[in-house]
Amino acid sequence: MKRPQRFKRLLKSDKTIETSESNEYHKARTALSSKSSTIKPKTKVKAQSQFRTQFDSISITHHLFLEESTILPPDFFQIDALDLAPLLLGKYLRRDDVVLQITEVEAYRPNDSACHGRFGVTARTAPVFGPGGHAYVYLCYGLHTMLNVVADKEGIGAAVLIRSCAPVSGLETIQQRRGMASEKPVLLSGPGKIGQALGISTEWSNHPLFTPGGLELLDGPKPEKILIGPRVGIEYASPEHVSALWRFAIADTPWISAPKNTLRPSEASITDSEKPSMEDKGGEGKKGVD
DNA sequence: GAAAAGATTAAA
DNA sequence: TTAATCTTTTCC
Repeated sequence: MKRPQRFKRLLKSDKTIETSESNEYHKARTALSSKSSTIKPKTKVKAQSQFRTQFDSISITHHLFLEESTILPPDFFQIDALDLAPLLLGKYLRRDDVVLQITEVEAYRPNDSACHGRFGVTARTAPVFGPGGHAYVYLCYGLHTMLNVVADKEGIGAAVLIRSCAPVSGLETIQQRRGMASEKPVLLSGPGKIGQALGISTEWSNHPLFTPGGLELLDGPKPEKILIGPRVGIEYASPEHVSALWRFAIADTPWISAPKNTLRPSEASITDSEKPSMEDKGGEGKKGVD
């Protein structure tokens, strides 16, 4: 079969990435082994081949979307964060040679006791109250840069936290920024890891995601099934917001952060939340079941 | 001006 | 289970 020229080029570059990845991987592995011998080379090689298999199986889909390089327009973001959050699943984040596919998100909204906007407009949270489509980046625990996508119209404090992604391209750069040679979900599952992999700092806060250059948000395939559950790490919030099911994830991917046991298929979860008669008053899954 | 807390991560 | 690490926000 004949493929368009652009598609050929992409395949070629993909192959180049994989080849150089193999070399770089060997170098990285050698360097890492000299520093610490905690991980056995045998394990690494196995993991590498697993990733390559997965990468190949999904690359066609990625190429079809990335070939068009469709940057999502500003209008796409001018909606409630609760509606925007699941729409971001499957979309791509791109910076330079690094492309990540969004696999897990959380919605933060107006009148939400867990939202950074709860204290009003401040120097840090000003972007949250701006028009949708910009980044909101903040430092967490003095260590981690967290990437959010600002939602809704100007004046409304709402955003969507990017919690996890799957690698699409630029694996070497991702591994270098993360400081690890892994290609398993530990590489990108967790909000702090996304900021690190994209190499962004708080200076990127308020950066527009709908203009070419810098950090971009591109259209991507809509996931077939999604999971929903309560948000992570917000125990300080009011009970209604702690239990709100505003966390969303792609159902059939390993690229999801912990805890995973609080996520349920969306249909079942919605049904449960609408049935107070069931014993879910205290918030199920709060304590680790696994 | 001081103090507490945090949308977390990696290692023990 | 716990240390790391520093900005933001609040309180006196």
